[in-house]
Amino acid sequence: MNLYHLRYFLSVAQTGSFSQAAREMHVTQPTVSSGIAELEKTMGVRLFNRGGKRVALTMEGRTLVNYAMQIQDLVEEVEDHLQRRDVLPGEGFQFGAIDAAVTYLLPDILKDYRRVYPDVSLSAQVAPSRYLVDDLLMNRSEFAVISLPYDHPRVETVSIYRDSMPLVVGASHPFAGRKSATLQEVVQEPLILFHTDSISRKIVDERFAEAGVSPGVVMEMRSPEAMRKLVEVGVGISFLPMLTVQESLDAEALKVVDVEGVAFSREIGVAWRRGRYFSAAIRYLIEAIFEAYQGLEVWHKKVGIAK
Amino acid sequence: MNLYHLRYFLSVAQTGSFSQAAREMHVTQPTVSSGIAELEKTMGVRLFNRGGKRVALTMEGRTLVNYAMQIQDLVEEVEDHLQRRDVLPGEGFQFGAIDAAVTYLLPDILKDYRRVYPDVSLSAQVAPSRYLVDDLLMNRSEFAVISLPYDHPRVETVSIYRDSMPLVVGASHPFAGRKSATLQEVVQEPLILFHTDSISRKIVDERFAEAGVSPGVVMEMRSPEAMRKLVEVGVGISFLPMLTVQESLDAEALKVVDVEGVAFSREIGVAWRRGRYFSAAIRYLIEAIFEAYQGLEVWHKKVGIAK
DNA sequence: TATTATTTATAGATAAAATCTATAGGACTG
DNA sequence: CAGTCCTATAGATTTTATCTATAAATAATA
Repeated sequence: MNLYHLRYFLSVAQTGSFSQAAREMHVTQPTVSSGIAELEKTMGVRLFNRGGKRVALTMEGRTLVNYAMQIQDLVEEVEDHLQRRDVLPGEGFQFGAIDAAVTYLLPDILKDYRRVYPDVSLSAQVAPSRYLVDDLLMNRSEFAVISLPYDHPRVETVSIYRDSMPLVVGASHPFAGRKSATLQEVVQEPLILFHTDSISRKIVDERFAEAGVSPGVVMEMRSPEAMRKLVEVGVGISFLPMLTVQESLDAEALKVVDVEGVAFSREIGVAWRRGRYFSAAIRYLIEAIFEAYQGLEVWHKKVGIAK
Repeated sequence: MNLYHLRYFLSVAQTGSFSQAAREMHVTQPTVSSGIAELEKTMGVRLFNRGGKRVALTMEGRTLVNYAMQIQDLVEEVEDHLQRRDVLPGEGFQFGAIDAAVTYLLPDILKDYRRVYPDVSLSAQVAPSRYLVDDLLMNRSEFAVISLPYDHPRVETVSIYRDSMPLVVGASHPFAGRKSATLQEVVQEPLILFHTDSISRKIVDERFAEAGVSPGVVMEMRSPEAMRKLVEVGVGISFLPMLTVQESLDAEALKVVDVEGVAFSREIGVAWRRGRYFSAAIRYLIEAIFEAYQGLEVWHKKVGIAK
């Protein structure tokens, strides 16, 4: 059954004439005839009584009119809907974000977003970067805000924020009063580091490897918040993202100590599956992130500026 | 847009795979690919993000799923509906009937009919036969119960009832005590006859013409009920259908007088536009009429026995 | 890391359908 | 009874849908 045939049918029902319907639909009369004939065949009923000056709907025809109009309406509605890029109430999408991003970078942006797209329900998946990338590859998330660099042939990334990762110590730690320490001094201390599968850990490990020293790791974990607490109470010292420790620094529960000759930092960026398509509502959120921090131009270059 | 394409689309959305959907729909995978591509082109949006092991709906895709399912449901519903010959609530049809039929022949049948098809709303058009036939020719009525004979190349009729049309006189009329009267006597009396456009009148006129006499008409009208009243009060005498006067005879307000050598009667029958199609709900009513009176076999022969 | 299997896309051929032109055959109108 | 308007049908043509074969990309596996 072709949707055009339903259109012809409704037109015949309304005008009471095959010929007139044909003129209205801008096709020839035999087209309408065969369209109706085909409908009658597939439905197994007569839809019109022919013969008079005007054809007349049968009861079955009247039933079909009822349904055909509803179907027609739905088709028009969905076309309109999709053309206008409206969002169905209850419709939404999922994206991924690392803890630091969802806690410190995104709240204001998400708040604004809900004003623009109040009907879009957002689902943020919070996990370490590599799990978020899995979601991207499986098409389970539309995009993700992760730690960079992340090298994968089917994932593209654009940096939005450079976050320093200073050495932090508890307020009562011997280093607390000092301006700086050497790497050799640091590796003597009990270090609390991210798990080896994290990007931040990889960055730290690389710096240590470059310097030819190996750290005395006492604890590995995934939660920067937990690590911050442990450093505060003096279990060890750590390299933690500035975003995570800013409040503790303000409260003087932690102290930053420079490490001579070495700067630790990690970048945070937006990642997505290479070549994927972005719905308008999703693209809007991504671009809001780039606008709030940086990377809009790079993003445009990578996905094309076309809205 | 083809309805099959919507089917393919829903299957892909559900299985998350073009290939699997193709297997489910019993078509090849390129068929599904091009079907989706065509949908995406006409809608102007991407419906799936391809690439992973599974394809994933875009937001627009999810919107379309929503509508496509509704459309699908409606299509299935109407097919089911029509195949089962169900009747939509509020749906109905119109038929015609002469006064005598709707008053005396049809009430019980219509009552039964409402038990079988409670959702079908019936609209009975009551008028003289020739107007009812106009409705038939214009496809405004499905069928009509009219006076016979009615000769028209595009109308078929089957008799259901032979109604005698005796000479009736008021209880105080000179003829009232007599068993019979001659035609010569009758034409001397003031006659109240149907209008010349009625079939009953034609029958009466034919009998008079055959006998070579012409009646003394004092009044012509269309309503047998009014004529009955006029005869009762003695304005004149008349030939009236037995159906109409039975009650007055029982009440002895009227008397029947035989006319020597002549029998007046008219037939009542079902008429319909030649070659027309009858919906199940309509056919049922017509056949109930034939069963209650007569003519079922003739009807079957004329329209075919196929249910 | 290379190999194998599976996925979607594409090109070209084939089959199916929708549509058109021309015309026949009814049915209404004057 | 002719003229006009209607729907149905036959056959040609165009469009669309589908299929086969294959390429390109990706995921899983050795």
